[in-house]
Amino acid sequence: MSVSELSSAAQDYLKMIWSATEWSATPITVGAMAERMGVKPSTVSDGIRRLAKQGLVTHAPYGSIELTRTGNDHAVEMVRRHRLLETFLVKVLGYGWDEVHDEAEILEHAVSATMITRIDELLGHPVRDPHGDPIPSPDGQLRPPQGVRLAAVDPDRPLTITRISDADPDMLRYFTELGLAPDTRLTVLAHRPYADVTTIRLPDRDLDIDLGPSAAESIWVIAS
Amino acid sequence: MSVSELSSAAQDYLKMIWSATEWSATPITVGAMAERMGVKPSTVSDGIRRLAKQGLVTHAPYGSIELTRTGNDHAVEMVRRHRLLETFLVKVLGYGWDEVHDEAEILEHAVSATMITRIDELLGHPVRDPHGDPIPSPDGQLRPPQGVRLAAVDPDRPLTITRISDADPDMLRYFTELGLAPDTRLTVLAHRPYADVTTIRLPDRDLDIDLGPSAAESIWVIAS
DNA sequence: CAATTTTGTTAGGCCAGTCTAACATTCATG
DNA sequence: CATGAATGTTAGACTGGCCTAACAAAATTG
Ligand SMILES: [Mn+2]
Ligand SMILES: [Mn+2]
Ligand SMILES: [Mn+2]
Ligand SMILES: [Mn+2]
Repeated sequence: MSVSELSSAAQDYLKMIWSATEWSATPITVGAMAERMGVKPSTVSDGIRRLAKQGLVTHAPYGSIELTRTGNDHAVEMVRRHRLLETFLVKVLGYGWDEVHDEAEILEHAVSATMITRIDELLGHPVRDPHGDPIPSPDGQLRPPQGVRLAAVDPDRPLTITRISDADPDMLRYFTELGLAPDTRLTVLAHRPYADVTTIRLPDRDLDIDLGPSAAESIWVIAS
Repeated sequence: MSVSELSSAAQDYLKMIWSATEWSATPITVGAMAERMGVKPSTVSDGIRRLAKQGLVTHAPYGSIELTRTGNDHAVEMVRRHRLLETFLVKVLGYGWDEVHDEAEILEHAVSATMITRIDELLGHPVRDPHGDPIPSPDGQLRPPQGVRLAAVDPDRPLTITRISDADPDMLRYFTELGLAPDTRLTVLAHRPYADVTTIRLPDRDLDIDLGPSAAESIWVIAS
C-alpha cells in the first residue's frame, strides 16, 4: 500500500506523530493532536484506532502512540512532500516563508509521486526547507536534525541558526523584520531568567535584540 | 460561499456539467456523468440532488440538469484552475501534454486562490491550455471557443488546429508522434465515409496521414 | 401504440470522519 | 494514598459519498 492511498486525515495523523519526536523527545498525546488539527479529542482517539487497525500505529487504550515500521515510512514520505512543497512555493512561486505552511498542508495530500520527483529535480534536490528543516531523501534517509533551542545555549559563543519553527506565521514575519532566518549568525549576550528575555547580537548587522521566551524556544542554533 | 468550500465531488460535478456544453450543444446526462467519473448512476443522481439543494443546479427528477448562476461561476472557476494547472505542469514541471489531465484533476481541488494567481503570473497570463482549450480569466470571462471538428470540414482548405480533446492520453501520444498539436496547419484531402477514414495533409512536413473517426472527432480546426 | 429496453430515482446499507455527552482511566496534589 | 482534575475512550448521532437492488419513467421500436 502506498502513502497516496491513505486518507488525508490518516496522512496528517502519521505526519504529526512523527513530527512530535523530531525536535523534542516528548511523545505526542491525543489532546495535543486534537488541538493541532483543530478537532475534538474523541475524533483523534477514533482516528488512532483506525490507524492501529490498519497496522500503521500501535496503541492500547490510554497507552502511548507509536508508529510501526510502515507507519513511519509513510510519515517520512509525507514530511518529504510537505517540505519539498514549501521549498517549491518559496523558490518557484515567490511565496514568503510565512505563507507556505498552510498551502503545503493541503497540497501534500494531492500531489502525485511523479510531481514530487519533478519538483525535487527542478529545485536541485534541496536538503533543507525554508525553515531549515531537513528534507528526507526519496528512500526516507534523513540527516539527523542539528541544533539546540536558542533558549538553552551558553552566552558569548558564535552560533548559526539551523532552523526556525514554522508553527506561527506572525512570528516568522517578525523574524523576517529582524533579519533572523536559517544560516543567520548570532551570539547570545545573556539570558535574563526572571525577565524571561534572551538578548542576542547579530554581528553581521551590528544589532542587539531582546527575544521573549516563545521566540527563544522557536529558534534552533548550532556552534559556528 | 467560495468554490473552495465545495467538496471535490461537487466541484467535479459542476465542472463536468459546464464542460458538456462547451464544445457541443448536447446537455449532460446522469449516465454520462457517472461513466466519466467512474461511479454508478445512483451516486450521480444523489449528488445532483445535493447540488440542487445547495442552489448550484436546477433539476427535476428525470428532467435536464442546468447550472444556476452561482453554479456556473463555480464551474468556470474550476475550469480556470484545471487549465492553468495543466499549463503549469507542462511549462514549469516539464510534463508531457498527455500526462497533465489526471494530475490537474486532483490538484484543482487542493490549490488556493493565491496559488492560482501566482501560477497565472508566472506563466504570463496564458489564454490557452496545452490542448488548446481557452483559460477563463479571473472574473470568468472566456473567449468563445473557436473551431469545428475535423470530421466536419470541407476538403482542400487550409486549416489550423485550435484544440485537441485531452480525453484520451494514448491518442495524445499518437498525435505527438504525428506532429499534431494546437496551431499545427493542415488540409483535409478527403473524407472516405464508408471506410471511416479522413486523410489529411501536413504541408509543413510534407506528409499525408489517414485518421480514424475517433481521431477526426478529437481535433478541432479553424480556417487559416 | 404496446411492449421492451434504456435511463434515472429511490431505498437501504456501509464507511470515514466529525460532533456531543457520558463514562473510564490516569495523574497530580493535598 | 485518596480524591479531584485532567485526559482519553466509548456511545450514539449526523453527513457526504459511495454501493446494490428494486422500482419508475422515458425512449425506442416492432
Ligand atoms: Mn496536511
Ligand atoms: Mn517547514
Ligand atoms: Mn477533479
Ligand atoms: Mn486540457
